[in-house]
This record gives sequence, structure tokens and C-alpha cells, in this order.
Amino acid sequence: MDAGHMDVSGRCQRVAPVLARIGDKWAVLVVETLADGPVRFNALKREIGVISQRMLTFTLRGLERDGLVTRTVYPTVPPRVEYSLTPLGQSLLEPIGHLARWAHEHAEEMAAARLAFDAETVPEAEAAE
Amino acid sequence: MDAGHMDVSGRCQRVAPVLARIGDKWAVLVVETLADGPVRFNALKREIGVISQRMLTFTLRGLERDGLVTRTVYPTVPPRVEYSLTPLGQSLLEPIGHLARWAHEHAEEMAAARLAFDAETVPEAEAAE
DNA sequence: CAGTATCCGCAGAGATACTG
DNA sequence: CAGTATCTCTGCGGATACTG
Repeated sequence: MDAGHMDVSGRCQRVAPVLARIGDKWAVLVVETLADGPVRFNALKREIGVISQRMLTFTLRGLERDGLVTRTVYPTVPPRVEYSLTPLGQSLLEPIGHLARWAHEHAEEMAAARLAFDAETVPEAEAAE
Repeated sequence: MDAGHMDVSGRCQRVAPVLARIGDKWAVLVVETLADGPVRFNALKREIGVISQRMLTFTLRGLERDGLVTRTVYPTVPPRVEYSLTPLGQSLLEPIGHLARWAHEHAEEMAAARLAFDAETVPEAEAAE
């Protein structure tokens, strides 16, 4: 874990898997939803809304594998499975909070930049026609 | 930009595009490489190492569109194009720095969790055979 | 040097149906 | 309720070749 991760420009690439997790379309959403406490599978599904079972299961597996969430099964007659954040998962809330703050504060700037860029690009495509 | 982004659990989804950027396989890498100052296209390519032209161009376009980097063309005989971070792009260095810190500090924990999870899962698959 | 254009393979992701 | 299994389609991402 100390070497063999410098394949890019000399910067430590241990961050790459974390970036991948953060970039995961659903992972952050699930973590955020779990922030307030344990949530059952279908409740999670309902909260997120548009996610498919397959993706939710897949995402939860990944998070569980990375030690970010725990899966607790209550062997009741209607099966009841609760997911909750591990301390590691909770600690992740901090950096993604920073990210969310940045996103919130600069969303307009980015949107404006996009409009400006598209205004510069799209008309050319139309004019070429 | 004030409404119509609450499709998930009531949390503002303006962060989603930012998350997508961060999650972009190459975007963060490019931004980090640009942190020290303007870099030319091929230098960028060489620094990153394994990226294809297509992806580098694509990534740079996206970053430019989002107002994170600027593209400056010097009309010399051998074309010279420099990319550099905008103030917005530089401000992004902060949250991803937090993220990198977290990644660095918890990489071992995550790796251990993975090993434990796989040790729990893989043998079952082998035992079933 | 700095791209653009084209083709292709593979993984991500949704829909659906079935099980314990 | 909480998944697993299968099928499929989209689009990311790489390799290659060509252009200004």
C-alpha cells in the first residue's frame, strides 16, 4: 500500500478509487440518504426515487465492500434489511459536504459558463448548415 | 436554476453535475496537472501518460465549457495551445484537496474492508463449486 | 503541434421477471 | 420485502488515420 500507485504524473493514485466512488452516479446519493440513520432497502429506493433495484443493490454492495455502509438483516417473517453508515462512511460526509458547498456556491457560475460556451459553439454549427 | 432540480429526496441536485465532473475519470487529473500553471496540449498528454488524444480533447472541452479551464491559442507556425485554470477551476482545487486528503488517510481502511469483504464472499463461491 | 473523424469493444445501467 | 438473474441498449473510452 506504499508503492506501485504512481502511474500518473507522480501524484499518488490512491485517490483514484475514492474519486471513482464519489463519481459513482448513485453512491454519494445513497450515502447522503443514509446520513440521518439506518434506512431499509425499499425506503432507500423510494427516497432516491428513480434508481432501479439492480443499481441500488449494486451500489450498496460496493459501499459495503469499501466498508462505508453496513448491512443488517433482521430475520423476521417479512424480511427486513437495514443499511447504515459505518464510521468510515460518516467521515466521508465531511469531504463531500465541502464538495456540495462548492457546487452550491458555484453552480450559477458554471451554468453561465456553459451558456456562454454554447452560445459560442452552437451557432457555428447552425451557420454551417 | 432555482427550481426543477429536486428529483431526489428533496436534496438540491445542483451538486449532481459537479459530482459528475469530479467523477469524470480524467477531469480531476487534468485539473490537478494544470494546478501549477499553463500547460500545452502534448505536455498535458505526456504528464498524464495513459490518456488518449480523444479523451484529453474531450475532457478539456468539457472543462472549458464549465468555465474551469481556458484555452489559449498562439498562432505561431507550429501551433501552440496552452490550457490553464480559471479562478473557478482553481477554487475547485480546494474541495478536491479535501477529498484527496480523506482518500489518503482512509485508503488503508478501505483496502482492509475490501479484503475482509472478499474473504467473506469469494470462498462461498468456491465452496459452492 | 494540436487537433478532428471514424470504427469498435466493453462496461454501465435500465427493464423485466423470478425467488426466498 | 429484499433481493437475484437475464437481456438489452447506450455511450464511454481506446486505437487508428487524417488535417490545418
